[in-house]
Amino acid sequence: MKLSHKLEYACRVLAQLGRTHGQGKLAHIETLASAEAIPANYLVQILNELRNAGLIVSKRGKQGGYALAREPKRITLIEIVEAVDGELLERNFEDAGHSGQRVAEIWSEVGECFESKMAEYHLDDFIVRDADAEMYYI
Amino acid sequence: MKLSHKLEYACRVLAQLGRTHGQGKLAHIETLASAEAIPANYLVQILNELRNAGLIVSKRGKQGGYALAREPKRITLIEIVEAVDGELLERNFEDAGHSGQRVAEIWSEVGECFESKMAEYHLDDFIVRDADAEMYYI
DNA sequence: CTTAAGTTAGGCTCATGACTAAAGAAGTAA
DNA sequence: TTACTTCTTTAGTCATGAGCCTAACTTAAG
Repeated sequence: MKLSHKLEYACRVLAQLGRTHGQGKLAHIETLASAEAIPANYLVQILNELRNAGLIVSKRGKQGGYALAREPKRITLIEIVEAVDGELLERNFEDAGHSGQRVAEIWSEVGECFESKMAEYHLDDFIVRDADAEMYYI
Repeated sequence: MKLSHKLEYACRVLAQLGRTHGQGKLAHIETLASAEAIPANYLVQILNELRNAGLIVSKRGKQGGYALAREPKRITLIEIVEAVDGELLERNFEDAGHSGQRVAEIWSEVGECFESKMAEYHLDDFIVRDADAEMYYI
């Protein structure tokens, strides 16, 4: 039940990408890694998963880099979680034993509540905007 | 982010204990293990943690066994989770990188929401009462 | 064609979860 | 006291995954 570093890193790097979204710029892995204090070698894998999930886009070669695939408003927290950690509250409870079914039902309710809460948050909420920068784009 | 078997087992065994609560009976490990389809050797550890958390009481020797320490109404889901899995949504996020603080804040909010939801459920909700049995005690 | 990027695959180490096993302690009854 | 029953405690195994690293490969710009 603990949140993984991977998830934390994903949130941070997406927040970072969100800051410059709309400027047509692409961010490099090294830049992102140092800005958010994430091991670059690990970040590679995370960015891969985020791309496979359709949250970010990438371009190779010189002038390559990463950018958000959509506006930060359009990316929910639950999408981020599912992109890097698979199912949210994995309710893999067996329907075994005398109370198995009932227990599974209750946890299912809890999971749904959790999911709907996550769906309320968007990447927008994570973005730290510097006081001076990019006000034109807001 | 997945729920552990240990947590599932804990819910089930507590539900089972809840069924006979108030009758002054003590349940044996073997009985509980077979009723809820839990490996007995593993259940031993779980019952230990539940006892250390003050959710159940135990008695050794002949006529020994386990029972709830309180009424099922008085045991919240969050207590169960904390007893076997430590902190609920472990928010061990570092305040590192450009967006670290903001990300940690948001997840803190999510965690609090989750906790309050858990506090709404009680062991009562988990108990499966057979149609014929123990109606006098309800 | 050279260089700067991203892409992919693999491997390593450590921590944890799930479970098994067994010796030890405490209560009960003969 | 002795034996038996039941919980108690601790140790150990095995598989899995997180986190991180290395290296070879592919694409694109100039």
